[in-house]
Amino acid sequence: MSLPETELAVFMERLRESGIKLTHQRMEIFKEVASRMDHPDAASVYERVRERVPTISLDTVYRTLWMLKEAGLITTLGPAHDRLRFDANTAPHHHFVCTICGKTEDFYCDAFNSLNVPQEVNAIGVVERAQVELRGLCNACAKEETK
Amino acid sequence: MSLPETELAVFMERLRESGIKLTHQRMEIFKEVASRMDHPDAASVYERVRERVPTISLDTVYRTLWMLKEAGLITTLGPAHDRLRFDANTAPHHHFVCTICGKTEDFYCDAFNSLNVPQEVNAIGVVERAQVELRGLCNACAKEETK
DNA sequence: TTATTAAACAGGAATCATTCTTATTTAGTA
DNA sequence: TACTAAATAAGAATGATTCCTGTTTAATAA
Ligand SMILES: [Mn+2]
Ligand SMILES: [Mn+2]
Ligand SMILES: [Zn+2]
Ligand SMILES: [Zn+2]
Repeated sequence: MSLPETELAVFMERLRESGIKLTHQRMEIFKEVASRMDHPDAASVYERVRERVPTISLDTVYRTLWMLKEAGLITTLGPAHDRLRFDANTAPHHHFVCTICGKTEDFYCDAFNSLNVPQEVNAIGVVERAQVELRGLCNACAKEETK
Repeated sequence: MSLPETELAVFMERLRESGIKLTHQRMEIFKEVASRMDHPDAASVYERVRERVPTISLDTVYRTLWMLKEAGLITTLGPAHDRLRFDANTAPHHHFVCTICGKTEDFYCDAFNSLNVPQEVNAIGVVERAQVELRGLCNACAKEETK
């Protein structure tokens, strides 16, 4: 609900140092997404912000959310970006996901196959499967980067 | 590339025991997705299968992939469901994802924050972040289930 | 083998999330 | 207060996925 003063200050400072304009819309969108712990989608952020800024457009919400991600102030869930992807590997395994190109590679690790989940999680639901997702730069994208 | 005889047998048996018809299309789609380790999207499966079954439709590919998921023969990547979702929680944390309703909840676990990734992964790329993703049934959906 | 029929299919239309285009507005600066 | 590049709103476009409908087919039994 309430947003710590410091978070807002960090947001404003981050924009200033990047030469990005601090608009009314951006302020409201950041306050909305930063105050929610339920991993909202863009439409949900849009609906809520609209109560305070009735003329805001969905496009502005998307643009702002991507900008916030670029600035490292928020992240996206999942292998990010575009389409549904399928996996026929039924053996226990884990994934490395490239944050640039989205390439997703399997890897195997016995230690990761037998993680024991904290008590805390029982209050949420029943775990059926545990997977580790590593995010980073794949070698191909790292090579691109150095130019 | 090549698909072990047993995988195909399991596939055929799984369909039979569920009373699902074993069609030419389903056979080819399963063989395609099961032979690939690159987590293809539906369009990619479609393109490849089309070389062997020129009249196949994209709709059939989608229907079949969902059916295979239902049968437990494949999985989907990410928190599944449809839309992009955003997360403004910048503290190190992990996720529980409900496989029914898609609800995604944060949880915290020091042990998970300091996983050490296997050597193997260095051959793929540079890891920037590691997150554990637990999949299962949330309490609300579990209650629905029992009826 | 042939007939029967519910299930599955192909093709095209529809939907829906996301992105693009463009004319208008505004934050930052002087 | 005036200037200007950046940001916005609105609506059109795109693209992935799903739905609709008439046709085909796998499975079963005569
Ligand atoms: Mn995999
Ligand atoms: Mn989270
Ligand atoms: Zn990459
Ligand atoms: Zn649920």
